[in-house]
Amino acid sequence: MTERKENIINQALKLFAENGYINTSTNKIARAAGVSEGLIFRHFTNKQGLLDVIVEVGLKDAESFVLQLTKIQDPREVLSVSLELPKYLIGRQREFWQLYHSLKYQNPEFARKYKESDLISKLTSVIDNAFRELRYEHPGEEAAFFLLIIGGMFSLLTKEETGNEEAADMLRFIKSKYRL
Amino acid sequence: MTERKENIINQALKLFAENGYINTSTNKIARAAGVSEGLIFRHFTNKQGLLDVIVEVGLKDAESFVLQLTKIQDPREVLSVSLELPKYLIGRQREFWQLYHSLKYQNPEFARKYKESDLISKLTSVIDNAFRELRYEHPGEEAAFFLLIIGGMFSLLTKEETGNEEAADMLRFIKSKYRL
DNA sequence: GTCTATATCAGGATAGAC
DNA sequence: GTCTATCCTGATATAGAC
Repeated sequence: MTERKENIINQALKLFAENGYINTSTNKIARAAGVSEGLIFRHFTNKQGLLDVIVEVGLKDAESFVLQLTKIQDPREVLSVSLELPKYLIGRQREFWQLYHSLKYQNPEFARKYKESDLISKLTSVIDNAFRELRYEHPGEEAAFFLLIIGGMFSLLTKEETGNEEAADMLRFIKSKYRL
Repeated sequence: MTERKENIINQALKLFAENGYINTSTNKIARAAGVSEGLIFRHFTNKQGLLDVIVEVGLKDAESFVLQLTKIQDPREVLSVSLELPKYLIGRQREFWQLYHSLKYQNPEFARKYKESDLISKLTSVIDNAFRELRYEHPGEEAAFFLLIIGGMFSLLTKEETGNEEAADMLRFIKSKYRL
């Protein structure tokens, strides 16, 4: 991967996240990356191709996190770490996750295209297992509820501003609720 | 409000929700509404003006729901009805709420413009009060958490497909968790 | 209130040279 | 791999007639 190519990806991600995918012209991207517009098309075929690369790279992070999760033995620890997922991911790539969620809301096809569901179902089963080991009465439902909470944490954190502190408080509160 | 004007609003809402605001041209709207393109601009000045009207109308529904909420005495009932808010609103205007959330994610300014925060803070205080009356130890944090849950229900319901049934199960589960 | 026609403009994409 | 120049399309918005 040449430096210029990488530059295009980084600048595009930044602009897509700030202003939205559609609102960001290839022209703007080229200027931000200090590169000619044509080069974008050489490397990525079209604007969509550029987005595809960005998303694939970004999702790898989440995949590796979930993979780590499967290696944890203690069920309490599994739940506790799961709750940290939004904070962890957004801490590393806030821009990407903002972009990701906005696109997902906009276009239902989107999540399917990048096989997000595989990731979710793996995460769900790990959490389900944890509740099962902890002898919760309705582990399946608990897991679904837990995922809803994780999703909520994501929203909280994505909404910058006061979101960060608010989320930290929330995290503490949830952990105490579950005795983690 | 003339019939044609109303038609423009309805068709625009439908198309905006389906394909996104930016992806929907005034041309498409005009054709869908069986109306000339110029008429849109006569009535709404520009495309943004059309969106403004749609959002203002749509939000009134949520406002009136929250207003009803303030009139309920029994705190358990307050919580229970609050949880129904997503289902109620989306049941009445699924398209609108899909549009609303996608725009909100896309553009942080968006929610501010239409004073969504007023609505949220009113809802929060009602819920906070309920937990206070129920003698919960940390009513403020409980209320914030409860709002996170409500937000999660919204996401669940917005994602059509199997979302509906899943959400019904979730609702039942949450209510039993809170003994409502 | 409504339509038709059209001006204007910007974005995505391509061609060809280096 | 990279740049410059350029084409083409489609979208917003306006003007003027009815």
